[in-house]
Amino acid sequence: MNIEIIELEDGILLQNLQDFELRHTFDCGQCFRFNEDADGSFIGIADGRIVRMIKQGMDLRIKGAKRTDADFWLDFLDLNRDYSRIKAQLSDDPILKEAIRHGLGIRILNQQPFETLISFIISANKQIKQIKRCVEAIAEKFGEPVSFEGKTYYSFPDAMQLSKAGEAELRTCGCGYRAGYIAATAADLAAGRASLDEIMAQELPAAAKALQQLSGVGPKVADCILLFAMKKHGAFPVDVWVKRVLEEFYFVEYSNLKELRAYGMNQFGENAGIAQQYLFYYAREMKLR
DNA sequence: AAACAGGAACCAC
DNA sequence: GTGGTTCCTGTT
Repeated sequence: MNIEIIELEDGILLQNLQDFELRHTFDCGQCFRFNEDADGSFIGIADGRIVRMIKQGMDLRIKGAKRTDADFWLDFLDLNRDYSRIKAQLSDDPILKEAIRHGLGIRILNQQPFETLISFIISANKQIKQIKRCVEAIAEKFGEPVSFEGKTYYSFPDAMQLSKAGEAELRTCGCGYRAGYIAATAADLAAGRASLDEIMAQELPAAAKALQQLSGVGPKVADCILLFAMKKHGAFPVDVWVKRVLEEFYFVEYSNLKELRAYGMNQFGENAGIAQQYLFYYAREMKLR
């Protein structure tokens, strides 16, 4: 879509963005470290880079970003992909067409695999607000400080840094019974017994299987990592909201999670994960029960 | 007949 | 949501 990149005194400006809204993108359950301020801008940190994003019409101002970081942010926000085409394809489905109308500015982020892995292990049996609090606590305790706008923020630790944390210390971050899973998984990665780079290089089915070898990672969490950090858009995470939409609008009768996952992947194909995000956002807007 | 992989059900965390 | 255990079944 021909994005222009302009260097500003305090950041960069990305011009002429189609199919992109901050609120849609950061409020659809994929990301836990970007938060909206009173003025509608979003402040957050990814890969140790702290920024404030301000949407101005079709442009996005990223305060705090360097010119050399432009490619990183374009990729992080998945702005190089043509969502108009994807949305047009998905809109053959009337229910999806309606869902897309509600979350038309959603982008599937390309987040850091390790941070995404740990964040979604934490997500089991937790609300988004609680997950955010826990992730923040881990960053403060084990990450590196970064100052911005006169305040201090913290990067999310890498596997090596987090492997130095004990289960007990993780519990003080609010991880609860997930602390043991996180400690074990961080240790495996730090010791090289598993590699997220290698997993990411595999095809979706094999990558999903490999992720599930890690402690605390089952089918749902694996799908989230594949979709939100590994560009595997065919993954279809089934959580309670997606379950509700499928039952409410697709008349899927009582079925287990595995069947719902297969239904989604079959129904929506290679972009099932993107469809999942529109449906998730829609279900929450409709306050489905 | 005994051993075993793999899946469903159940419940603690 | 995942992990561990139990129980059950198809298979060798």
